[in-house]
Amino acid sequence: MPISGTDSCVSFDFDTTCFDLLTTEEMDLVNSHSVLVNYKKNEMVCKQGSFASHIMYIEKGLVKIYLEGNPKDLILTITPEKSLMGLPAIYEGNYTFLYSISTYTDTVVRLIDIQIFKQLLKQNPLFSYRIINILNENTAHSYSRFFSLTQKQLHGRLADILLCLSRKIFKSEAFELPLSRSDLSDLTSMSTESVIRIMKDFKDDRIIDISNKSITLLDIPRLERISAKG
Amino acid sequence: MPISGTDSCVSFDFDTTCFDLLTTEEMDLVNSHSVLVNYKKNEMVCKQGSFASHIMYIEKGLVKIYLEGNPKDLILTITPEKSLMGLPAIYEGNYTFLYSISTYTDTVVRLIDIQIFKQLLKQNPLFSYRIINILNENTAHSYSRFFSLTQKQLHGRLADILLCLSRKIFKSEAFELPLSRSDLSDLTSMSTESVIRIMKDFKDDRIIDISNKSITLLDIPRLERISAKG
DNA sequence: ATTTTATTATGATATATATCATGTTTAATG
DNA sequence: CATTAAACATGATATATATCATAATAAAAT
Repeated sequence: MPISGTDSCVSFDFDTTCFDLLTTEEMDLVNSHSVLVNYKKNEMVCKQGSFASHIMYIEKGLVKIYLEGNPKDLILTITPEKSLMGLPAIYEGNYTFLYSISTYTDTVVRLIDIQIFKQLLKQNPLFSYRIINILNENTAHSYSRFFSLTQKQLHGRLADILLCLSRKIFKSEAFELPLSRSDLSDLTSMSTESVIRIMKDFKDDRIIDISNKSITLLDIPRLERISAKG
Repeated sequence: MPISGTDSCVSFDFDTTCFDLLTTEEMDLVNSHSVLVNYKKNEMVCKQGSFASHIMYIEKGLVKIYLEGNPKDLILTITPEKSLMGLPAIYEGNYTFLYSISTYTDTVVRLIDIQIFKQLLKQNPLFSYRIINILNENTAHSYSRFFSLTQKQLHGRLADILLCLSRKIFKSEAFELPLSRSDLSDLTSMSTESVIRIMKDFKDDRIIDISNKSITLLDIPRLERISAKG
């Protein structure tokens, strides 16, 4: 799949520090127009199609951002802390969330009034410019996943996801996976049974090791080849 | 496929008038740092992975924006005139085009120096805000296509594309299609043969009429049902 | 602890869709 | 205008992947 330098990944590198570009007064404005909310594991943070009154910033935790479908959802990204979510709701003429978000672990989210956020964008061009950067990073990520899910077959898609979880979310070759096989299937657009079967294939081939919820990537170059081959 | 209010569409409504937000001096700056280039039919306007020295604005014509794959490309959008392209290249740390663009008809493109464009973003927050709107509209569009291609099967995907071409690009139930069946296959992520077969199915069922390159949508409600059913 | 429920697992079967082969029509080219 | 190439068309076959059925675990709840 020779698409120059794109390996599909569920999350991104970009250090979402945009608030450092605000003045003290602007930061005060954010603080006075935002609330911190604690979500438990498996709670919904926002619902696709509902009114978007706020932008969300994950202070702590892990969530999935997904499109609701019947019978299956499509997970767009797994998002760790220090990330902004709900930015696409900033669109004049559409005040609703494009996607749903729910938590994998206990999560702390800062909800920022969308009107204040818009005001900051309109008055602080450097802040605005940073947000454009973040949006573009998300777009790049989204396109590469789009490509992965539509052009690669099962093994390639699962390899992509495993590599990404390891690199971007858990930053280690071994990690405890809070996602179920069903989540992995929503992430790779395949059936849950296929996820299970391919995980077993990878295990039998000594590419990964699985015991319960622990996953270890044993042969990353091989996973990369599977990803590249499709 | 009950995804609230999303029918996948290849192009967008948003009237890409962002230049009206520039001052006379800023507009002069754009004019003095941009060039008009004429492209013939089937010419490449930009190449995925190459250095992005400019933002593109289609003054006239019709193009496809696509990710290159082997053996098949993935067309992200069909884009008509008065549209900005190449915005995702505005990302610090990545100065390359995310996608390739090529023309379907003779096309006039304004190439705007990306440094100037960035400068305008950094100095004119309303301009910047408008660009954020455009990016978000693109994202919404991209997600709904993402959903269509990963969750629906062939008939639903093709119905989506036909409805969109009619509504957004040609703004008529009857139109001359400059895209080949192979383009439709890159747009729907299916084989060319499948496109041909399903077009025939639709024709046999009196849902559409085809003669050579002319397409007429005869039964739009039925197409919508096919789209919704997946 | 014991029942209930969700998750993981695995084999058998069905099916959507791609691939291959081959022919026909349309468009491009010398 | 003839020739070549490209696009369209259609049937036969292959295959990737989903679906269904049925267990075995593991987790949650009473």
